[in-house]
Amino acid sequence: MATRTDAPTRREQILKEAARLFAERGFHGVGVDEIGAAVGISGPGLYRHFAGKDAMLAELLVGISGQLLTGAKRRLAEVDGTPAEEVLDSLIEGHIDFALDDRPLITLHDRELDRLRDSDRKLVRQLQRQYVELWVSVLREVYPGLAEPAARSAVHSVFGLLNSTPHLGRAGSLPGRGTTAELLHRMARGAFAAAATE
Amino acid sequence: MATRTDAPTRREQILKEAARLFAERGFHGVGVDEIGAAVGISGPGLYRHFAGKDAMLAELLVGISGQLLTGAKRRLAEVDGTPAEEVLDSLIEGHIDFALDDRPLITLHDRELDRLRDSDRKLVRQLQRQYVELWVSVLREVYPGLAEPAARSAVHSVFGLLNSTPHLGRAGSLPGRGTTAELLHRMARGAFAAAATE
DNA sequence: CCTTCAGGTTAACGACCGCTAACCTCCCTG
DNA sequence: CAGGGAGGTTAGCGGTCGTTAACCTGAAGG
Repeated sequence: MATRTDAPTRREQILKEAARLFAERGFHGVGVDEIGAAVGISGPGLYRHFAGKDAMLAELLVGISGQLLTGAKRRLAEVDGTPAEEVLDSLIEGHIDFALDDRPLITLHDRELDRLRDSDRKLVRQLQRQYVELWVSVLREVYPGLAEPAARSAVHSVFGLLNSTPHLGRAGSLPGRGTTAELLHRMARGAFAAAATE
Repeated sequence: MATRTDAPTRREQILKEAARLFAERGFHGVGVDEIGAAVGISGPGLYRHFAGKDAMLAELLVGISGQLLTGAKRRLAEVDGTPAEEVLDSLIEGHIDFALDDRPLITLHDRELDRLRDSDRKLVRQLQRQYVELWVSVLREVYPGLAEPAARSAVHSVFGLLNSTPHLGRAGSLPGRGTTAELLHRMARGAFAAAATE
């Protein structure tokens, strides 16, 4: 799979802008006219690309959950055989990359889930659950003494920690992406270690 | 100040239900008729108690920020003179209590801020900033080596961790409030300690 | 050169929503 | 026992929003 140098398709433009707007003002707070204007076309023109506003949100959320899950699975396969600690580090690193690179998406991910149709919501929930369970099993390899309910809670809490990136000062005030990523990584590891300390 | 045993006023009922509904479906996703129905009156009856839907959200968000800040200040005064580590523990405990007892409010707190009028939003932001700075100064007493920008990032991230309670299984699946509180507390301390480890 | 079709446009419809107006009904109080 | 305000009610207005309908246009293809 080559890194894409193509110009983004119109669909992709729309999804990107819609994600940004949804994250900024909430799903119900954004009108289709605004989404259209953000990509240079006007309101109803969007319906040549999507069945409706709901469909855009659904595609975004399913995409996010799927991307997180398949990314994690890929990492798991890549580091197969290495110590569990390194696997956990790889998972953390992947999640941080996502949280830092796609802040609007990370925001949507745990905010607008309830606006989906039942079937889409079930799908997203299932993907999210698989992602969590994957973390839980790796975590319990690293800390065998950690009970499963506690491990699950710990994973959710660390997601909360890592997903806090949108709250870390807008753009310029951050101490640089690499520094922030390292800080988050250390804190996640520290939180997990503390969770495992009876 | 006696613990209140009075029946809640109508205003308080409304605010509580509005908070729950806003947290569930977002500010724009809830109609005034639903809020009214949730307290047994119908739609426009709310306007005897609030100037409008916006006013409810504003009162909720200002209330949350104020409550967090004054609670933290009170705790700081109570444990005055004790080691900084204990002060930090007290802050963490207070935040956890709030996050576990008022999950809808904690959700609103960092989700619907942008729906406020400019003046209200500025007020809430100011209260939030004071709260953060209070944590930052205590944290830097405990870990003098921690630079201020890193400390601020660490505080925001730990808020993300502690505010993850709404994502920890609905009601029955949790291992009990006390256990969860202890787990969160340990993880927060672990995350801070790791943040301070160069 | 004519056709077709992808990808736009504007107009407009129907539903919904926040809010106001007008009215009603207790209950407290002088 | 009058009366007045607190706290409801329903009807309805004005605006917004998602969506559809009808139409246009430029470029590709036989």
